[in-house]
Amino acid sequence: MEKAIAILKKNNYKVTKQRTDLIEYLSKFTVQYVSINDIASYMRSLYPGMSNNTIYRNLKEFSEIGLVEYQEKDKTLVKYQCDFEHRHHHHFVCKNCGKVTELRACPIEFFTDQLPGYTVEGHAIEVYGLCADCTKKLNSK
Amino acid sequence: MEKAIAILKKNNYKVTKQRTDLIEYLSKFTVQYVSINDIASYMRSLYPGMSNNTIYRNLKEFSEIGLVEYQEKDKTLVKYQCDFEHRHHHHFVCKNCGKVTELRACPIEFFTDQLPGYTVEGHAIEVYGLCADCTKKLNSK
DNA sequence: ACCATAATTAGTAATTTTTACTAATTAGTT
DNA sequence: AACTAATTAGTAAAAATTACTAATTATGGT
Repeated sequence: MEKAIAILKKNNYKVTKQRTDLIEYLSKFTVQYVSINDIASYMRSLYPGMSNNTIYRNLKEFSEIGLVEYQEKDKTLVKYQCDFEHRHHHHFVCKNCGKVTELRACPIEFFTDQLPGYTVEGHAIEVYGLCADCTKKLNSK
Repeated sequence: MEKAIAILKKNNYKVTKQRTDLIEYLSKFTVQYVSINDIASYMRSLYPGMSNNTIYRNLKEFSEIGLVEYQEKDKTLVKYQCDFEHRHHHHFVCKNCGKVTELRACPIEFFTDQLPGYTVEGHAIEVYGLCADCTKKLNSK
């Protein structure tokens, strides 16, 4: 939490009550995505008149400074960034329970080798299916 | 084109005028994405009262049978499937000119090795940046 | 501690994107 | 040619996102 605040400051964002509470709520979701809708509901339970503007803008800004990330396949879902050090990695998302498993390392060189002269600015990788628990459960039926 | 029609039939979809014209239009976009909006405009120039229903449903069905694919990062963009044989591959998308470059092969084993017991059902990979042409152009300025 | 000010937010609305539903039409089959 | 199930048009609503302005607030300097 203090770390997140520090990141806000480092990026010249003001530390408002709204942002603090938003971060606190988001920090529960390191292993699973929340919908922007749920976020809005929760935030409006604290700040009844909170505008979409505020919610969308903050999520967007948070994602830019690495506090938050959007799910690749469904941009209405968001999760807290597991590690602020920006160690680059990707995710496996379980379609059944929604659990997120971090994947180690990243095979981007696999692709950049095929792109001579190109400027590779970024990439999106997401693997999905059933986690080990759900695989076991669903197979034993 | 005949190939696409064959795929429609194989999947028990009826071959309607609307679908034929939609496929014909989409087939221009093998190397670049079109927005669903542009598709709708074009289709409505042929069928003035064509409903969203028809457009969205057909695109969704086409993507299910592999005629079409959505852009990972922006689901309002769509392109014609380059190869119907379903040879699995991924894309590089140029942010400047929109050109799509096919990437050979796929490093999914890189990840599945890290996921023992998991059921990996699919994955999304997209690399973006500037293509060689745009890199050259923008650097020479 | 106060002030100035630039950033942030609330409040309101509009726009964009997507989905829903039903009656009418149509492609494919017998 | 008739039957039937799929498809479409037409209409509407829901969901998601963006826009704009005035009011409020956090922060840095005095």
